[in-house]
Amino acid sequence: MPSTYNAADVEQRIYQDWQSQGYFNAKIEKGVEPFVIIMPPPNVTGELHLGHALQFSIIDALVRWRRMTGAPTLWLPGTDHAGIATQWVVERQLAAEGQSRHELGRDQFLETVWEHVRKFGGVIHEQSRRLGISADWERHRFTLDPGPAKAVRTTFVNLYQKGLIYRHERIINWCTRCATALSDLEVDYQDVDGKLYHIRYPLEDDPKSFITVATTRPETMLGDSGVAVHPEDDRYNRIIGKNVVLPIMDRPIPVVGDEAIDREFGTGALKVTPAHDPVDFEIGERHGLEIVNVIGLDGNLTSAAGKYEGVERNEARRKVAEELDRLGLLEKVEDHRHSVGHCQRCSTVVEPLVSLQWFVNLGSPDQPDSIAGKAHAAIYNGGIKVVPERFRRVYLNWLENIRDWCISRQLWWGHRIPVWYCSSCHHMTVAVEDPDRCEGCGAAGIEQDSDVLDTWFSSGLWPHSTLGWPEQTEDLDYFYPTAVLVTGYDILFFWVARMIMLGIENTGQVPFRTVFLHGLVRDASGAKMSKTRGNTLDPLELIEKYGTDALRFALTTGTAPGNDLRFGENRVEAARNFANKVWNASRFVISRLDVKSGLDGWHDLPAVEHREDRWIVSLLDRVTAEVNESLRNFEVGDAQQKLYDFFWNDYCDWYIEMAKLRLRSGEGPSPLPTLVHVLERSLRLLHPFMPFITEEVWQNLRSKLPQEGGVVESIMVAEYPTADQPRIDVQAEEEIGLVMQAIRAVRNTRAQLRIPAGQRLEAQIEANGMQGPIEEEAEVIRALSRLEPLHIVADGSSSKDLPKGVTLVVNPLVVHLPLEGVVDLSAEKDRLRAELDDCLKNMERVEKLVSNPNFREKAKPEVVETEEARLQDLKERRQHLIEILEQLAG
RNA sequence: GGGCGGUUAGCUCAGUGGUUAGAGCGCCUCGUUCACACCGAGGAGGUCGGAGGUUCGACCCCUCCAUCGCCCA
Repeated sequence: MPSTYNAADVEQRIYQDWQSQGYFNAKIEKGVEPFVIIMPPPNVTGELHLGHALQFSIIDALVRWRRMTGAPTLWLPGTDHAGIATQWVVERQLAAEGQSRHELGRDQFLETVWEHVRKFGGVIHEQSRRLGISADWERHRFTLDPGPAKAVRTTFVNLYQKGLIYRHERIINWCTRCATALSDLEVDYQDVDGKLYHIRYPLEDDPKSFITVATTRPETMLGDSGVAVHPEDDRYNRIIGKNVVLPIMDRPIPVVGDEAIDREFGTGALKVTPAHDPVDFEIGERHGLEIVNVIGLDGNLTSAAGKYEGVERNEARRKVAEELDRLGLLEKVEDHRHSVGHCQRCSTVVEPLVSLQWFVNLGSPDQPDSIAGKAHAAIYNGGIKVVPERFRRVYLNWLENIRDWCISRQLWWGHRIPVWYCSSCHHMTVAVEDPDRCEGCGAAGIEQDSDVLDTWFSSGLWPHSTLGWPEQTEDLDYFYPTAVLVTGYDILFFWVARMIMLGIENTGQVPFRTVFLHGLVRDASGAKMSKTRGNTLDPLELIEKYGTDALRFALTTGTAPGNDLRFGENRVEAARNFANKVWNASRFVISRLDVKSGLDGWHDLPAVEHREDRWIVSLLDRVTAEVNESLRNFEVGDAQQKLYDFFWNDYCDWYIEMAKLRLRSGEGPSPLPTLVHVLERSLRLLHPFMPFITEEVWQNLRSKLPQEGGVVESIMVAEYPTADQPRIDVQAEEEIGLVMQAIRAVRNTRAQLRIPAGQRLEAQIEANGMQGPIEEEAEVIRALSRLEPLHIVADGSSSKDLPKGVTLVVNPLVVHLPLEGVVDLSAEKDRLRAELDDCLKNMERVEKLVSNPNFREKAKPEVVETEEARLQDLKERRQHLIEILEQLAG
């Protein structure tokens, strides 16, 4: 084994081996509860970024862990056709060639997209494999595969037949650049600096008087069909019911009273443009106002805008304001910062406009039988658990304000809406299979709706459509509902909520038992990573440089669930160093195994005798129990942190160092079985987080060991360690803890006094009741703190005549280092007095606590016990310090 | 405007009622004896955003305030 772990040498080979052994493929074991995770499908034209890497690392850790516990485990991977994103990529390419999709025509364009997808569609999962993820590639699904496509149509038809899908003219968010409707969620609101225009509308029966309205969008006034004021607003309520004359258009429009009007905002009078503002649309509906579409789908004004027909909407704003000014009707213009909707995809300002779209009636949470009602109840009643819990309320709150879902998109790439319009009888044929004639009149002249469905409509079916629904497949029967959904909190509404709604709708069951929401990966300064910002890190480059295990460990260690992660390369470096530590500790242990004898019992360690062995096994079982507990709670980062600490600080820094002495001397029971036992278990514990290095080392290690504990050919399918009956040895922990403290104290003194590492010091330890353990561990103390000769005495009675020097209190031990001449004795006295002061201060505090009757009565007994023990320790300590000071004085 | 989250060591973050609050990175000192310099040993560094309150006991629970961020309107 080389002295440095080289990830590139092993990863690809091991991954291929796993895959060819079929370890990733889930097998149905009737009667055994499976563990199932459906992969959030990345975009088909996407490339792997750190967000995927984080998510896949978390999922793979959970999946590998459960697989090792013996559960039939399925991680089903998939890919999303990603309507707008994919279409846009191809359109941009066409644009570069001077073409547009309209020139190509629908069929030709779709063929171009498919070509693109065939060429680049597999890239992201080639990249995903580099992460070492154990997904069941044979079950991979694409949203446009025949199965999922059929699920989409079936769902649409069912909902339509139930009357829950309808087509209606409504105000929606329109992106003029993408030329499609957007759902409420696809709009980003950003504050922008704008103007507030105050415009005078003359009264019809008194043209010299007017009412002044305030608006940020003067161009929409061309489509006004009313003015609204608050019914209790004394300034205006006398003119409610009268008409004003709309300037420029010279059209009379009514003044209405509506309680939704904010009297404080602007002038308190609102011009109402039902066609181009969602609030106005609702006001218009309440008062029966006309809908005048003045802005078209292309962003230019329509013929309804009179002489402004054909003018671009921003241009129109300037021109209308100018004209109003000329007419003396523009009272004033003030600066105004306000929130404006932008297309999430392309940042174009969204145009609210009225158009004919398809919607799903979700109902409301108050209606227990509605889609929203059931989705609400699933979380509210705990049928689905949310981790971390705070997102539960976010979800419920969102559902409580839900509106019907606009599902039609004016795109070509996606699931085309399965509705056919008849040119003769105008009947709509809604069917799963393409019809060839009208269902109503039988005419052949039918044409399919040109729109496609919102991508989230198909991904909302993902947990069941990937398993075969609407067919009652074996997979669906066995693996559904799935166990956990792991995804980013940013798509809680987009995706998670939709899966819950449609999952329950289609199957009558929740799609998953638990939702685990992780945070977002940010750059080192906390900014969102994005290509346009240029602050991204490429996971593949990081893998090349540091190895997959290091990247995975870096992404998921020491972060709490649901929290964002600031990520810099130094994190990966630290993780790489840990991998190297694992490598080298293993290298050391393996290098001692050449004899291959004396290893019997390494797997279960039926009889651990030596104190050091009992100590490390005790800590191993503690960490094993904690790691299992953390994983059960989805605290992946926490589990890793604990393993890191145990392996590096306990096993490497102390146990291996202690074991070296016995290995060298050959005295006492051999530490080899324990050394091997702890290493082998640690590898298994670490495997879900660092799959490659643990496999590589484990194979190497197992080949040098007698066969014990069953024969498995990969760590992937070995049993995950548990500690149901932990071999806790409190006494060994205390005794070794004391030895470690003593060693640290001596090392500290040596460093302070600048005593060269090579120089041995004479020392005497007063055992004060710990004589047995100290004598048995004398070699360790001697070697690790470089003491020679080391005298061990029972108590302080023989210490009176020792040469003066440094005395360390490691209660109950007292360590004398006769360093007269090396150490400044008055400084030593100062040090001891300071220590005594500190001790007295502490004693005072603890004494007060322990003597407080309230404390004794109300605190848990074990806490009282701990405090009393502490007090006892402090008292002994004080006693030692006083004696030492007396001796120094004398 | 409503809701959620953060505020802990120089930096990035763990820590959901019980010692004198921890880690990684960074910093300082020392060290290449045969697992590892991607290392070892030692060290410095925090009145846990502020103010009240609950409690025998608060970084942790409650209230208010400040500040930063996110989501929704």
